[in-house]
Amino acid sequence: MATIYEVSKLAGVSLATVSRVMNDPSKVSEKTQKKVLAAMQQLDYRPNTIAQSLASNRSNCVGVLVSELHGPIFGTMVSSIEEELTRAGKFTIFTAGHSDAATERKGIEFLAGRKCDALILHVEALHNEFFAERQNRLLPFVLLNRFAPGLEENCISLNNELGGYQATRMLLDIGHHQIAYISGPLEWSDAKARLSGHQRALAEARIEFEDDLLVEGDYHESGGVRAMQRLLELGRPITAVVCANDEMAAGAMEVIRNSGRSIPEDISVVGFDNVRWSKFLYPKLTTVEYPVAEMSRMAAKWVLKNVYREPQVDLQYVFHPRLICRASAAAPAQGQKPAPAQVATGKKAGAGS
Amino acid sequence: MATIYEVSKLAGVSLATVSRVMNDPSKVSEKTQKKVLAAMQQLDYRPNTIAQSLASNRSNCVGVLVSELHGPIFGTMVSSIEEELTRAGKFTIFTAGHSDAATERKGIEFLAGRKCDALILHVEALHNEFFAERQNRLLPFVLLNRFAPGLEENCISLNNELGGYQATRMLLDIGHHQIAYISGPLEWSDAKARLSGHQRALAEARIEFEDDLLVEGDYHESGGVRAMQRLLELGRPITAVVCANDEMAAGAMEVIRNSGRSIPEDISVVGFDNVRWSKFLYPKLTTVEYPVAEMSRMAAKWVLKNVYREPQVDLQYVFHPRLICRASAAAPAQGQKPAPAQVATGKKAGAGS
DNA sequence: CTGTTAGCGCATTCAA
DNA sequence: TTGAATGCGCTAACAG
Repeated sequence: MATIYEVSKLAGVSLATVSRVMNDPSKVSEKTQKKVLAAMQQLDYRPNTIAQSLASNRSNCVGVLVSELHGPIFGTMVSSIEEELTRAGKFTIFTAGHSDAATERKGIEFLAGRKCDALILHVEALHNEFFAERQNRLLPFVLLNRFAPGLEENCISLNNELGGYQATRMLLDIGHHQIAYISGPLEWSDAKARLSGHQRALAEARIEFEDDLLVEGDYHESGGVRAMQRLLELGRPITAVVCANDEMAAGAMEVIRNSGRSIPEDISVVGFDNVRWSKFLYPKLTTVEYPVAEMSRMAAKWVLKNVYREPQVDLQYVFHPRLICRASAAAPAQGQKPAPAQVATGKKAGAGS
Repeated sequence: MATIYEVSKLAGVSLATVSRVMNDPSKVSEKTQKKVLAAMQQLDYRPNTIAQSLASNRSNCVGVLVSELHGPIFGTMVSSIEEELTRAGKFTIFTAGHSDAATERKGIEFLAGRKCDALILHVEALHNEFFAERQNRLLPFVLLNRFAPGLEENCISLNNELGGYQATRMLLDIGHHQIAYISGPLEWSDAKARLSGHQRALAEARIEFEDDLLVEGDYHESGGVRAMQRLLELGRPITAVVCANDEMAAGAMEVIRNSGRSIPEDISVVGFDNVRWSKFLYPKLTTVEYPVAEMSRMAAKWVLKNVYREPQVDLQYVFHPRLICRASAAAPAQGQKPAPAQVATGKKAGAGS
């Protein structure tokens, strides 16, 4: 590989001049610029980004830590971020945290070691305090999908509580009274928030929340299966179930179908996330949209604005979920309102926002 | 951030010694080693990987280019590779090629510029010649999901032809005669191979391949929808359709259902890839497994063996697909064999391998 | 506008 | 076993 030195020799200029045509061409006369460019071409010169980083102490590179590198949610995160950053001419380095505190720490260190200019972090295990302590010591960072009091300006988050509310509120509106809930792991704040949205909707409708009708799941399909089985074994006249994510909803739907019941005639199902394949389910899943792509792009923009000083970006810190009405939820058989879910809720469900 | 220089001062040794305890501790006496380690701890020292790369001309880092960073196939690639490499203590840098030749080239240059030790490439637009020409000029590379004559040792590929054969062969075995085929973009070799497997199975059964029953799709759900619509408009007594990937199968299934037909009673559907959500479809999709995870891990192992010289790794270059029988395919209504697809084909379909 | 010079943080000779 | 010296390829003052 040709180096900047060889280029300078061939072009008959100094090494600094070559560097200038790459970083600030305005400081070089057109003529020498052409000579240098020609020499670069001829030698098929590519700058060594490693050396650039070392010398400039910037890497034009932002580090991204996500829990996993695959799956509909994380996949969307990763590719949305990359897209936005690439468009701005920045590079991206990804690493996985696997929802484990030690791994997450190591990931952050890895990224810091690679001299990233900024960090976009989707962590699940590390606590808010970890970041509060490091707010000034660590390189610039945004927390994606987290709301940390005191760090509001570093957080891009979703109003999960509202999402939970929207789902249950819609079911109540179309006449359901016996609504079960399959939650995510309740030690996680998003799972907690979605559940309390559900509870708020119930309270508002003066329906008592019953512990029996809540099963804690794990955000996985298998967890949805187990949870739904437990729910059916209860023998209660459940007419609807809201699942804290689509993955578990897929599991729940299968159990419901296998039990001889039909969806939504016997039991309505509502999911959360609106992952890509949720509309491939049968019936198509009614769910609450988690706008991962926009939020991820916003995290990238945060970096563009705060680190690379791009002026014309408007930041939004908190995002709102949105109910997507499809076919898996409808009025209960004995319900008063004959209107299908799609119509009945289109207007009302948004009221909470 | 503390540097190696500060550590050496605090430990009262030379800079070279500190470097040694990191890279080859056996060359340093236990005593000084302890001193250095203590100093590192005290200063919370982390080596600057950028500087390490520049000085050593290795980065312990492998570059990965995939078409997209999201989706069930690429997501699996990305995370399997990262997992395998991380386990071996190597780092991974990802970038996306977006099935575009120019972008793919830029991606490769980016990775090369970051001084990766090796490249794992899933390219779709760049031709075999590109790599043949660069075999010795480029840093070590493996092509994932491609078979390039002359570069066999650099390719990890799937026998796509066999997969296409398996799907159609199974349908023939259970009594189908009118089998439609929705292919991928036929300029791509994997799409071509899957199709010719289908054709081979037909030929073997002495059934003439009819152009009418072939529709070229685009590997997307929407393409599956369009293709299936065209197929139904033909008005032919089709009893089965094989789709060149699960994505299109999802689209096809929806069209079939909307037309008032049922699956598999009226039309059997077979997919290809066995993506995670294919079993969430209703009925669960019978499909051909593309073992992405294993193949991706194998690509990582290729690098471990050929670049990092890990001895005990056995390489496999060509992988075989496998038919996964679920519920979307069964004997046709007027078929002779009453046995369900699961049973009838469990033994026979594998014959081709 | 251009060239000279001095590092960036580390690995790696070569001597000692 | 250790230390001193050199350079990886480039950027960034500082002069000119």
